[in-house]
Amino acid sequence: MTDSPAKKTKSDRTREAILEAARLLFAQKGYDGTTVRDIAAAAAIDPAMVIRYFGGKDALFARAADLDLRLPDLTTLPRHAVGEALVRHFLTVWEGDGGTIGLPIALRSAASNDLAAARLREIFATQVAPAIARLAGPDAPAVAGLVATQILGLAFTRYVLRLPPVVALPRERIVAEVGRSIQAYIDGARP
Amino acid sequence: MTDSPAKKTKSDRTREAILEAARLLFAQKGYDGTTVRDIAAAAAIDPAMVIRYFGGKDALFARAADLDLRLPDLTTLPRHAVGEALVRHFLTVWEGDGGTIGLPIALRSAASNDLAAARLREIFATQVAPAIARLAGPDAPAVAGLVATQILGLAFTRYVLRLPPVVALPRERIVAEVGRSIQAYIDGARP
DNA sequence: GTAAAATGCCAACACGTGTTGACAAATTCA
DNA sequence: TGAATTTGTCAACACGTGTTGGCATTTTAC
Repeated sequence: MTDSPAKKTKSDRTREAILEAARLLFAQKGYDGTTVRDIAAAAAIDPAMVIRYFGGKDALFARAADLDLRLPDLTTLPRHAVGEALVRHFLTVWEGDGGTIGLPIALRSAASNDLAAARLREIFATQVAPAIARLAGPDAPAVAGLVATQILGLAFTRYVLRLPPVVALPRERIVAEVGRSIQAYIDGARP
Repeated sequence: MTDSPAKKTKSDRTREAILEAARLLFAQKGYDGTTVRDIAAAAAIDPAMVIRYFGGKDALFARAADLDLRLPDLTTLPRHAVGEALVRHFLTVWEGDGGTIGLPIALRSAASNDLAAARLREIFATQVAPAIARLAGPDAPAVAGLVATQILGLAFTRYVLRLPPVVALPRERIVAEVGRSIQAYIDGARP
């Protein structure tokens, strides 16, 4: 049913509409702040359809927040450029409207919803930690944690809290300065 | 009524009990996740009392989240030690159970509640930004923003998201590594 | 001791939530 | 065309929310 990209039945179209509306609203208002009725209204259909197509709000969120950070293979880069590359990558993913807007979704919701928090931890464990592990040696978990500290902090202040001076920061400056911090965390593991 | 510390009328005692329970629950569950009934139960009184004593949930939150970061005067420290001092200060404030548990409250709530977000931005503007401004010159807002990026990210991953490797990080290592990053942000403004 | 004020509990309200079932409209298939 | 299946709408349920007013109980003051 889901793996026939050529045929677009009517139901698939509204299913996509629901998912898209859900992603947008979850990202804007968080899990608890988003109601099924809001999603239905944004998708221009009945609230009942949201439940019928996805089984419930929880299941819909799980589907909407099933995000892929698309982390590049860090070992192919020159070691001294990993920090900046990481920051540049995340800024691109977050700011690209076409791609996945997933991280802000999870970030916003994780603060007050245990399900979302668990999902974010899982994303970190399965995507960020392994990528760092390849170049940080035995101390990788701590390094990955420090990196997460800075990356999530940037995402939070810029996209969730929308702290004015952070929003105003030009992209290249963020890449340079935050990149240097992350580089320091990574280098610290292999002095 | 409020400025007679000697006399502790019965009502003042329960008023304090409500406020204390509210602070704890807001910090644990966020604004939206905390119900008036929960607070009342924790304070061992009736939900109606919460409204009667504080006028409503919003007003109670405003009172509970009225936090003071107690930032030290950064100009009295040797310039190269400001980064570590800042991190050490925040860790002490956050981990000290006796003091204000305010920042995690605001952090958790700010993600999904506009009122809490505005309050956090205000705290940043009135407390963090001026402290940085004294030693960062004309570029102070950007520097303060970068610092906030790292500090709030640390608070978020360690106390809200509870990312295991960050929770496991020993205090002194956080002071050293995160302190170095913050120091770099501050030094970057005055090369 | 008695009147008055405070402190507190109970039941209920109006509302918004996720979710469900019955029924109409549209689409598909023969 | 006619029957069957899908797609959608409507109304309603059961529940949890913040909030309110009325009444019992305790404390205070004379």
